[in-house]
Amino acid sequence: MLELILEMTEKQHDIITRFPPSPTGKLHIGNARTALFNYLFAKHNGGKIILRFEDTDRARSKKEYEENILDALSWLGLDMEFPEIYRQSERTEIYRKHLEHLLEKNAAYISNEKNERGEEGSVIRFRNPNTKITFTDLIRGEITFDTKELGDFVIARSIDNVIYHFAVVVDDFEMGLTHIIRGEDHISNTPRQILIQQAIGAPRPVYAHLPLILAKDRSKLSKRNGAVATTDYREQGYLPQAILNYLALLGWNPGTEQEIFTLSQLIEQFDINKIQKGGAVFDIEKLKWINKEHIKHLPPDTFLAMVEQYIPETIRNEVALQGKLHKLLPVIQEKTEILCDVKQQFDAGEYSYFFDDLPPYTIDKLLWKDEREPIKAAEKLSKVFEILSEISEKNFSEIFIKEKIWDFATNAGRGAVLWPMRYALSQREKSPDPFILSAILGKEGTLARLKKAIGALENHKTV
RNA sequence: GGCCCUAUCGUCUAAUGGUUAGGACAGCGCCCUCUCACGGCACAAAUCGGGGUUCGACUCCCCGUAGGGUCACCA
Repeated sequence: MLELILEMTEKQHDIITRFPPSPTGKLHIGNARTALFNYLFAKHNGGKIILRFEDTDRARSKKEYEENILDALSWLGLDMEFPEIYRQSERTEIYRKHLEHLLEKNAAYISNEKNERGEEGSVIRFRNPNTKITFTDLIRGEITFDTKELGDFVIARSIDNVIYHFAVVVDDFEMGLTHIIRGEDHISNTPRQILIQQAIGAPRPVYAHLPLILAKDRSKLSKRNGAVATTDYREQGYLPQAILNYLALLGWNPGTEQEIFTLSQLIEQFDINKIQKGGAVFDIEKLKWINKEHIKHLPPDTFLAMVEQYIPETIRNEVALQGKLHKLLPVIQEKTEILCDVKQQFDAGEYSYFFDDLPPYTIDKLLWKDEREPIKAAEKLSKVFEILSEISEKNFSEIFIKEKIWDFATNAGRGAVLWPMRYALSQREKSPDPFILSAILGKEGTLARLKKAIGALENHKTV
């Protein structure tokens, strides 16, 4: 018996939050953050979060946007309680019930008037008691409004067609919402919603109004000043966990110096009391850094799966090249900030030396800046060739090669040895170091290139 | 304009009456080094202004100022 009572009281205190997008556009990155904070708060407290499509504007709501929002949400890994997805367009009966009740109570009335196009019609207006409303915001403290200035606001176009404010209040009540976490832009909507709440006899949930995400010029983040659709970030090669990580840090921090978080760490450490009051500028540079950090921590296979689409088909599909690609992967992973970089790197031919045969050498480029004698460079490369020849295929690894070459290079002048070696292998002024290159190219490939470079140096006509 | 919210380095932020105002991103410089990247180490950089309260204010109060939000039969 006692247990039952305990369970019931506990049930009462179970936290329920919600994410209520209106399907009139793709999932805005700012809304993604609102979803995240609702999610984190609910999960941290063992509560649940409800997804509710606010599609009372029938003209502007589109199925495709609903799909985009769902798509973006599942990409982010924010699994709402999917069995509980609501659409306001499917809840007309419920709203009607409450509307009729208000009409009966004379808390609302039908008003005959012209609409904005000058047509005769009628709407349902709320009978405003003109009181002062004070509510406590979890983030901002007490906020007071005089509702007089609201007038008798419209709550429905007709008995079967309610307006946002009314639908929201009814839904939040019917769905048992305990906490309403939403953008700061809703602060001024709160008093009128509380008025409706009082009229239908609903308890008041706890409010928390999040600071807004701002563009670089501190204006509202919009299409003009950057990508706003969450799925745009996916297309640009951001990791969902990086987006989540960055979004969480925009307006919140755990009070420690940790900056890189997994979703479960965020859930664990989330504390709504540590949310900032002021708006936060969306800084793409920091997002990129966070993305890079998350990429670094990816297992190589996961990374490969993610960037596969950005790697030229010829390399991806040819079995002979796949082994090379696999060895090259860590090099790519280390320098990738966003996934699309990989495509750009391949397009720029940054790795072409690795998969294609090299064109004839330009002697000048093979020479180290302090060692301009082709014949001397040839001698050094010959020595390198000799050393590498003695390494078995099996031992042809970066570490082993470096160990074998290092002393010679140090004695003979590292630049004078390593630069020609590296250039001989890559034909690029910028590349990974020659030991990595050798390991990737394999013994045969490495020796062939060295030999070719030595030949070029020995037979040079012009320097 | 009315109402409401906000205000620490360029940006995200820490410090909830007592700190040389801390960290991160970006920037700059140096080191590592054959180049690039990685990494390491320095430097530069802030409490919007004015009044209070207090022995003492980034911190509390008031007034300015600035920015933002909102004022629909959109959500």
